[in-house]
Amino acid sequence: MLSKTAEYALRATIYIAQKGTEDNKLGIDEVAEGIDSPKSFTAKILQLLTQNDRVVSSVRGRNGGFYLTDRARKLPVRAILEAVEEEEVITKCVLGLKECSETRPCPMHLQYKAIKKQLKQLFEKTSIQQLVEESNKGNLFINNQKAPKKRS
Amino acid sequence: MLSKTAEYALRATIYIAQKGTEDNKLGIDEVAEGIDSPKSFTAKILQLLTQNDRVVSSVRGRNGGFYLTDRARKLPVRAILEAVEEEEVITKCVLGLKECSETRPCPMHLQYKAIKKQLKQLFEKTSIQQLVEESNKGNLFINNQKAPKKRS
DNA sequence: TTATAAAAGGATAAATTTGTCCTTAATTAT
DNA sequence: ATAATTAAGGACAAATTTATCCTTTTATAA
Repeated sequence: MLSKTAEYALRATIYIAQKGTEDNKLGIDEVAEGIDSPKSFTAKILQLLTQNDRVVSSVRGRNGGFYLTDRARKLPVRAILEAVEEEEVITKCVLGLKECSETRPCPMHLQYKAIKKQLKQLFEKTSIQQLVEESNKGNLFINNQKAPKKRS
Repeated sequence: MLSKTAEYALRATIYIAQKGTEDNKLGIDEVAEGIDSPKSFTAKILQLLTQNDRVVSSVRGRNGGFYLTDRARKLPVRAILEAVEEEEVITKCVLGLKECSETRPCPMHLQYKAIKKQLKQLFEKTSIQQLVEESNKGNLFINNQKAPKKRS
């Protein structure tokens, strides 16, 4: 469905939104641990998300790290996918045809259309903040460990 | 969404189902042309589909080629995905978590659940035959060319 | 003002997916 | 039988994605 890049981008952003604020920034080590992802690769992906503070904000140096502004928290999940250029899922033809469209549909176009629409809505109508809120009230997980990893 | 492998598998199977019968088998050249796919790679993928006549049937030698039996035509689209081991889309977590489940949901689990269910239904309730029928009545396409390619 | 801590960035490597080519095996027309 | 035709299969190559490592830049604490 999504590439590893997109998966890590989503997980990292949600994690940072959950635990990070402007005066409690998260380091890349904590983020990668928190979401069970390869550290350096995640750092690379965060670079995409932090360009022009697009989705994630960051500062270097001591006490630096990653966090989300209030503006960013209101962004739709789609903004994360945009940042990593992974919007294909909600734009492409299921069969991979370049020319597939309403006027030139593939054999699955009609059936798939409805699903694509819902996917689109999921990504556009859901804000990062909403996911964080849900995580806060429910008992939701964003990594593969049963219990939070111990700090060493 | 789907890998190239899965896309070609779907296109090829639908194309063969449309144009091929036991006594009018299609050669790999025609299939690849018909669906705009790389020939050798498509041949490889068809090998997966023809194992034990799983989805596509084939015979070698003169007048050989690919076709679908009546039994195969009744198979759900999912059978094609199974043959190329591409069922992840309808089983995996959107965020790529190994442990994501009803009892241990990720932050998008609830919203995504409904979509996954529909995708699953699309692949399970739609038979290859149905897609062929639709293609026959409507003006549907399975390649990128406006008009069918000329035979040389 | 210097040392330290952090992200940014570049180069490279590993793994996977996608794609090609050539040989082999099977079928059938001649 | 033999030659021609076709899919099957194996080895390899190219491209892309995923991942790592090292250096540079930036910020701040001491």
